[in-house]
Amino acid sequence: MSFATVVDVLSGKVAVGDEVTVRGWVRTRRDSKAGISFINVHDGSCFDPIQAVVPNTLNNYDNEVLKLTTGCSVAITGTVSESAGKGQSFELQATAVKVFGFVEDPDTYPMSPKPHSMEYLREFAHLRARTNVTGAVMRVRNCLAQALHRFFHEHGYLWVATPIITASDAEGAGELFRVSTLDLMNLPKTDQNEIDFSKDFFGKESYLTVSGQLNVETYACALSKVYTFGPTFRAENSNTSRHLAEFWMVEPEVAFASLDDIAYLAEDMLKYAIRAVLEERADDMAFFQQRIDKEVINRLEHVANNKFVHMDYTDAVEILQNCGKKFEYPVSWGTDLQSEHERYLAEVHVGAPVVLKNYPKGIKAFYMRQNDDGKTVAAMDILAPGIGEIIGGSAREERLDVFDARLAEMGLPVEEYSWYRDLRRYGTVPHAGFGLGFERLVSYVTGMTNIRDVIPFPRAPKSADF
RNA sequence: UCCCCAGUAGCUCAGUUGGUUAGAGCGGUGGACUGUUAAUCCAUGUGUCGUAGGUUCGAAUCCUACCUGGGGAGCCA
Repeated sequence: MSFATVVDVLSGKVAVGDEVTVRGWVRTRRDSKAGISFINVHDGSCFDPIQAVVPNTLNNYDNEVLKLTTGCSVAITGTVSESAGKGQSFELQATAVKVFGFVEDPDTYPMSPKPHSMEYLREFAHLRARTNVTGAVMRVRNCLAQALHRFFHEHGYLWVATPIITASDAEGAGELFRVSTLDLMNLPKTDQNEIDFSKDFFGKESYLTVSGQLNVETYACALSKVYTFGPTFRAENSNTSRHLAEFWMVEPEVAFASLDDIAYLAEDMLKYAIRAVLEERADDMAFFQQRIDKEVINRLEHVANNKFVHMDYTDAVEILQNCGKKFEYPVSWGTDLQSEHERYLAEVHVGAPVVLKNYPKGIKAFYMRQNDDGKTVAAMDILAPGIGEIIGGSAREERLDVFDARLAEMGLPVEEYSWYRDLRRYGTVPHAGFGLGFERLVSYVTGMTNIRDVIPFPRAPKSADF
């Protein structure tokens, strides 16, 4: 007797007639007066549960098998057979059922086999993993993460672990979470009656990172092709379906690369990851297509098989101004595009992800490379229909004189950027990179509309349970 | 943080000219039937009506504040 996963049996990896033991959790039980019970067991290895056919001749049939309810954990031993019923290719003719744990009171078990709202499931983040929707999301999420690592590995990129804790508040990408071991009830003070951070753990103020970019640039300017893939923290009071306080970000950074180089890199990367999901997680995607978003597979296939549309910010402004649609906010060159504008471009004008490039420098970050026109910077956003900005990137300003002038122009303290400036002082090279919001990608690929449902334990304002 | 909406049984929801004992479906439980598939049929229990105040003879229903959730906006990935 050997152990097998549900996917091993359903995919035909185990020969008909072989005896195996499958372990997992009961999804449903149906009893037949023909003297058998049907028990569907899932173990996370694939979307479908396996059906075990349990005869009433088992010695624990009456006192245990008939008491199995949704959520009970079991090991079922049986011979693999081709199914006599519809709905599955193979099933298990049970010869033994071992119960690891019953659900102590089925009436209070929050996960019934009937549909629940996503809001309700979120209140049970520890148990929603057993639902088919969360299981499917997590398998697709894993598939995407593995595919992204594989993509970079195959293209000669090194995965660099940038720090989670940073003492630099100069990253300029939003509100920071403070990291401190000081006693909040008894803060050490300086002579000026200010908090004495020299007494803190790191001897200075420190925070959770809002981006690994600045750090990973140092490794790009040495190892040429690198990327980060890790958690990122933003203390913004953002209450939307596409923001998290703790999320994962993929940030490739490429020496000697131009803006167009990384725009095509982003396109290749997204197509690679999407194809991986379509090939490897067809079972889960069929579920999303059926229950979550009727268009999701068509949309992904379209993205995987068509070139991304590239568009200059300046041209986008012109398109929006001449499209005849009335927007709540007017479009004018030099201001950031509103959500309604981005949505129009991605959803109506293009109908697919669109790469917007070369934004006015006034609305972009200090490190972005100035274009020769003196008005724009080499920045790009990739906007996905339904999600909005999924990727933001840029060529980095590698010319020290231009960089310093930009810092001065924005009133930023040059001393805060000493190590970053060193990259420009010692053997500077043109380089570029972007950040992909990983959960936004998972949302887009699965069709799940709320980002809190594509991460195991979402952290958001007023929400850090589990 | 701003605007709009919602909060009633374990779940999904119905329930306003303010008026007795607040309803349905599903789930659970008991039974019938069945190689069943989110099975079907019969029976059955369930409520601080989000919280705290207020108006009123009387509030799930009207008013105020707060909490939580949803949609949208801003910030961004």
